[in-house]
Amino acid sequence: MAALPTDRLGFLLSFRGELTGARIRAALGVAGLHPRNAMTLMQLAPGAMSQRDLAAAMEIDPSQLVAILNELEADGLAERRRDPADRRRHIVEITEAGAAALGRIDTAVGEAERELFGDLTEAEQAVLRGLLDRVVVDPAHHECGE
Amino acid sequence: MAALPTDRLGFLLSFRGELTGARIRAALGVAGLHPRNAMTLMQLAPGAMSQRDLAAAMEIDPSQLVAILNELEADGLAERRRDPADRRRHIVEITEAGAAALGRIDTAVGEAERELFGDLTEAEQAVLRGLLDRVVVDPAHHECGE
DNA sequence: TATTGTTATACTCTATAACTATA
DNA sequence: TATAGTTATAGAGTATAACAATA
Repeated sequence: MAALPTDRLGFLLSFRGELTGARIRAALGVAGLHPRNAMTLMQLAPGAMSQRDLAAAMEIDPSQLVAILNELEADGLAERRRDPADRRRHIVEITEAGAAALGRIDTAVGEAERELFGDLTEAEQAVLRGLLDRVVVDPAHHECGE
Repeated sequence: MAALPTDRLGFLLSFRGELTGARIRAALGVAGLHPRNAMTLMQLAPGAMSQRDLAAAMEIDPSQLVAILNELEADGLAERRRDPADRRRHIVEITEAGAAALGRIDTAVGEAERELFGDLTEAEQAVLRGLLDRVVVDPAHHECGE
């Protein structure tokens, strides 16, 4: 759904955010990656971590991560290996092919951003970033929170 | 999913947009309305229209509108009546209770916006609005488009 | 034959609980 | 007994096609 009262700043931000997300997801698709798989790779970029920590970092349920990692492993982009120190744990790591995919992701997202924000100067983009950073994030009012 | 590279303006806008949308949906829920039902009422605010035109305005498939209008009618917030000029058509109209609900929606959304944008001055909110308006909307790159 | 609204179906996403293997 | 990962199941949301009534 879309197309409504953009005279409301909240709706405007919500709709433009959704549009931007859709544009980025499309770019990731062109780069050959399912959006959530790409997000997972990005999260793994800094270094290996346990499956549980990865799920926590992505703010998703550990059970949802299973299918994602199955796909990434099937595509040779990431690998799971047992933690010798605690054999219940899986250490998740990016492969060489995964690092290459990260490069393609970066290029595709950069291209999408150039299209989305091409009408703004660098200075204006910085202002937009600064204002967005000051939109209040109040966990107490999250949709699923209590 | 959330929590990722907000050093990318595209991701920042996408995530803040999603958060804002979630906050608004929560407000609509408090006002007693399912988000899509509230959106439908808002779309109907200017005046009655046919079910088909309503679906087109909301950019959803006509078949999805059926359940929404069933709920709105069950709650007494909107009414369908046959168009005498073309008995295939349904004219959809807001009821008095629906107008009252619109008032509650407006209050709830206003409250949510005060929380979300409370750290920004009126002038800054205007700047944010102006910048968001210039983010490129390119239908050719829509997720589901060809 | 084309159009309006409706129903039915399937597919994705997500949320939850139960299960296993290790600790 | 508690924890990490997995599996299974159910629910919401959405997209598509087939259908009945009317034009």
